Amino acid sequence: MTSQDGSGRTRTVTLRDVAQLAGVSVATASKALNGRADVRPETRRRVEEVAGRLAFTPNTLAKAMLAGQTGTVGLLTNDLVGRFSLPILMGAEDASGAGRMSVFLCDARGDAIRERYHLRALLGRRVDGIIVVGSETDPRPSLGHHVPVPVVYAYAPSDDPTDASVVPDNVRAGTLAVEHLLLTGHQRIAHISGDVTYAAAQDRARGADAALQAAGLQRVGPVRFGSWTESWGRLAAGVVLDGDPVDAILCGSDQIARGVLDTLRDRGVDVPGDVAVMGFDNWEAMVSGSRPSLTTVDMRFEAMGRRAAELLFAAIEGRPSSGIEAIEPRVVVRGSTVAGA
Amino acid sequence: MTSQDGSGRTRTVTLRDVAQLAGVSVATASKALNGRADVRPETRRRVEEVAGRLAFTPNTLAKAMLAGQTGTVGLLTNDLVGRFSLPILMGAEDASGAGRMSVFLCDARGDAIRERYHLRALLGRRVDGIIVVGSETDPRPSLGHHVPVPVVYAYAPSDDPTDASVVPDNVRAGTLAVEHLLLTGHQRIAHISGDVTYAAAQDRARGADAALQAAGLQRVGPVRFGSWTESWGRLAAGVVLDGDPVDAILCGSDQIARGVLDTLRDRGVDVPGDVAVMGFDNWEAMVSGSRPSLTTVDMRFEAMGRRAAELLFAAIEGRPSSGIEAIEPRVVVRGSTVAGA
DNA sequence: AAATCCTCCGAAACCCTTTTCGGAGAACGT
DNA sequence: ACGTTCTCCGAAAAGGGTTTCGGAGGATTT
Repeated sequence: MTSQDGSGRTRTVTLRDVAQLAGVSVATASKALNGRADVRPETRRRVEEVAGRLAFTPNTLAKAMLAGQTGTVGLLTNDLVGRFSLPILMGAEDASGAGRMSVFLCDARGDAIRERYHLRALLGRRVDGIIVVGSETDPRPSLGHHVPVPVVYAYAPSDDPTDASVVPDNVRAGTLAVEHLLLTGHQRIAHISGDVTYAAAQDRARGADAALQAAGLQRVGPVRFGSWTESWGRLAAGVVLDGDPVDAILCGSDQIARGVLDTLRDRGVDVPGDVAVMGFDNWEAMVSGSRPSLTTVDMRFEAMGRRAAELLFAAIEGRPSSGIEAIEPRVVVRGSTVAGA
Repeated sequence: MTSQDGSGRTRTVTLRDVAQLAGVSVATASKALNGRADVRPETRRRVEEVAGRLAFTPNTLAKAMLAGQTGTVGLLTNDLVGRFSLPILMGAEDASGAGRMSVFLCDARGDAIRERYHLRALLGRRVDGIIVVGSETDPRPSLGHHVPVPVVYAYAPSDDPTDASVVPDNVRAGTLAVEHLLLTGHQRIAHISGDVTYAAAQDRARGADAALQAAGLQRVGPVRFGSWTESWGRLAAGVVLDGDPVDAILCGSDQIARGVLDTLRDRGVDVPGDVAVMGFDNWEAMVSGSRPSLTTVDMRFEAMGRRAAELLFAAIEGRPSSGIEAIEPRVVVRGSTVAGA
């Protein structure tokens, strides 16, 4: 990749260096290394040998300028700390890695100014496409249609329906949760959720109620909105236990469920014997450490990231899509709904 | 950024387009937009107007080819799921964002083959430097000195002492933890830790023992190594309580501490009245949800990432460094060591 | 021996921007 | 009226690779 010159400084090895040392022109060297025809086998071997010896690494930038494609995508996230962005990012990186794509990561921290700044930087670097990751499931403002490359929104959908978005299906998740509770023999179900202003909280509750209704049942008590914390779970669980009897508590998140489990334990309520408990998110650190381990609904963030990347690549190749695509969640059964699981 | 041509396809706007429309040469257009002298104010305004109207975004790649600097750095991580990489990444992105740097993110998933592949991709894209983030604090193999750009290792140091590494100071963290426990009036301290094969576990224990010795005290019982899980914390806490009396339990991680708190609660032991508890990592979800909230040692990962980026930028500018630099941790006091805190 | 074909290689253009250098024209001094 | 000094602008090269096209030379055919 580099070689020493007289001054002791290192300089990058270019195709010209390889060609010169192999005694051929740059054109021939290029053809030899790229496996094109019209090169005598013996010449090709010599060029390859020299390239290997100098550790020649072709300058992708130069190639990109010719091709008009850089083989890079931008990942514009708004919540690097959250546990949503990361799996999405992994999925995207995953799908990208397969075909020689590299990922530019930018964190706008929820600031529109910073987002615009990063957008300009990405466009200046001529990314082939952009994935925008939101921090909530509520719709977010579109980047607009003046962006010269395809854009796919993940987690938070764009407010422009002609954009392509990939989101978790929170309604379906609520339905799946209740269906699992019904299947495991629970009928008197209470619901403790998080911040009432979050679309995720509303959607999950809607899906849950729909499933109850379909079974001819009704939720026990109101949906108890609060915050996405353990302490809210502990508090609200006390309220629920003091009300009408229940045999299951559906919780808006794994964190809330942890708190609920704590209170049930304090009160000597057996889980899942007396009351079953479910969460959402399948947050490893939360579900595996609890007593008992927590049944939950996995929103499949990595699958979401992968899907977003797939849609982006398709759009880059001229097959754009639009509208909101929801990822099917899945129930992960553990000990808080099925004894011994 | 793009304009329509007859066929309906969009094409990227180049400086040539701007120049043509403004009725000047590309050279003049470049000078006008970059604020160079030798351009009549009126001409400059005209060029700027056209550039704005066409949403011209200069091609950073072309600029980079001239300058020999791309303004990009590679972030080669091995643990995207872990909670170490992410804050480090944020810190690095933070420090980078200040100066117009962009970050290439690659996840090698701990696989040497994938790491080499990503390294080639980064070098092909002519990054100005690379930060390598490990998943454990144990030393990792150096990328070697044939890499033509500066490299800084974060979290996991390089096994080559001439490389530059930034790591958490686990020994110091152990010392700080014990000093805090001593200061808050605890003298009979047991230690429950994680996987015995981790350098982090060993270092923290060493630092803790050193602080005890300095105070003329001794640890109560052996260091109880196990795994970095809540369940191990619950189990080991029982063992500790059944042994010699203690007034504090130092835990190798916040997760272990959560488990310990559970067992203490089950047994009716008051925290921090009867026994104080401390963890390591300051993992938000763990420390804030527990009862009581958990005093812990923050390893300051974001600061580590920032520092790594600073060292990298210094090296890029010709001021390289070498050796291992440790980040000073800090104690975060909460209710598990000081009542009501 | 001349014409034809095939094989292999090199010159040059291209991508987009920056920078240097020189030139055209105007304003100025004498 | 002529030389000198500015001011402003454009031509050209550079950066590293790919691709097209044409040319040189050898082998084959007539």
